[in-house]
Amino acid sequence: MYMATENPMRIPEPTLRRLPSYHHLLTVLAGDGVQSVSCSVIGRALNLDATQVRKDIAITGIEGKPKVGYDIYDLMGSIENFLGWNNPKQAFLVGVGNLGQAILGYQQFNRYGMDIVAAFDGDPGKIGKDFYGREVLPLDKLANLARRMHVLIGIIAVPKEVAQLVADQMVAGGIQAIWNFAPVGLDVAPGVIVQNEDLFASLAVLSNRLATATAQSS
Amino acid sequence: MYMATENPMRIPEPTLRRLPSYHHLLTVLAGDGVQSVSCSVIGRALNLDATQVRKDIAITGIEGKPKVGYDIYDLMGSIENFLGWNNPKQAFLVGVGNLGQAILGYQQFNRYGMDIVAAFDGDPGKIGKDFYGREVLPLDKLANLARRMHVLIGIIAVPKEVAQLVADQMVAGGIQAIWNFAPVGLDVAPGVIVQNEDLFASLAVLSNRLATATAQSS
DNA sequence: AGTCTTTAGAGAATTTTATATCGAGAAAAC
DNA sequence: GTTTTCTCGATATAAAATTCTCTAAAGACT
Repeated sequence: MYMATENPMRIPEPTLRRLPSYHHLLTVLAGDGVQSVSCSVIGRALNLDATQVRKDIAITGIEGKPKVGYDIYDLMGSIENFLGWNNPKQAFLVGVGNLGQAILGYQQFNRYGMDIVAAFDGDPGKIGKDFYGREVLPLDKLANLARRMHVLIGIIAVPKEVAQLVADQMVAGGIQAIWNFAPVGLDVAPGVIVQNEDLFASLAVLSNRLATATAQSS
Repeated sequence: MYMATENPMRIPEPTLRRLPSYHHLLTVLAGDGVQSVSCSVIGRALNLDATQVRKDIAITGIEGKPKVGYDIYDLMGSIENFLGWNNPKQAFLVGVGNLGQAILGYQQFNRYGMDIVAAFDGDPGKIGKDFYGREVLPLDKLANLARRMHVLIGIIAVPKEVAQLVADQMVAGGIQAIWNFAPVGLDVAPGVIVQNEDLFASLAVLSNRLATATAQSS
């Protein structure tokens, strides 16, 4: 088996997206007192092919036992370890409007690999206020702070009009990955990773699935 | 050419996710006074292969002219038409916390195929209040109203503890597609479409991209 | 007019991702 | 103790998505 931690092999994105859902299912099962779990069980619960589940799990480097499956805690640990949930990366969030607050309060992201260590906003009225334990700082302090604290992840939750401005600040501060919730494309220096959380894209998929489903039933 | 509107052909999901970004780019270009646009230009702007852009666009049914490309307004219209942005589907939103409010105010979804016609919440303190022009209704009216109004889309923006409950109400009301922002899997009747907006999955992808990028540069 | 460059469009080739098959091992049933 | 059943893990096949290649058409340039 190929140990995931010691090589730079490319992980299929679909696999990366599925792993958290496995983990989530496992926490539920573990809460029910389940001790071990098989790929077939996971597949059935999540409507996935068992072979696919097995391949995804194999990537995390764990070995299972025939007839039994995987020890549920070992498997959870393996996924956590593989996804880097053990040592969260620091992140800055910009924009504490509704969306920003939702992200801050969404769940303990720090248990899922990311620690939002500071929040920023351009609105003077919000500076100094406290949201979910983070004091809001003025945007113009972002670049300096990011550089001093070696923060690598920036989350953009501002209106699209100012998103590029915020992105520029982030890049100036040495941030290497931007999680962009604003519905605009960002122009950043080469090497900086931008991941767009595009609701319109999701909506397009949903609409299409609904349309084809209703078309078939009529 | 295969006219998209008159057949139930399966559209690749990646294509569906890319089309909105093309449209967005086109609005920007149109604002700059651009008259026609080629796949190469789009590809360069969005970091995509030109051939891929061309194939995506071809699915919407438009024809371009060699050397020129596509008329920018025709192309926008073609995408809008293909994605059904011309006749939005009605939707109910449940949960007007931070996330729900963010969705309500996110942008005019009704220009992108979905019209959020009502908002619901289980919290009596929120009932009757107005958010972005929608009065909040009590959750127990959802099923009846959905059935009466033939609403087919439900948006879940509640804490994960109550998400299943809300989903049940939606299914009871005849809703056929659920856009789930709660970080839980939902158990619904067969035939009901569930689209999970899984932030942890996105985060896993982002983390991995960052990790492999930093690993390579070190 | 003739040449050159750019581009759409169609199809082939490649890559990626998903599914199916098979053998071996481990527990449970008999 | 033997058989049955279930599951992992590896390999093979299939499907999906992306990229490449080629041709013809449209404009630009000489």
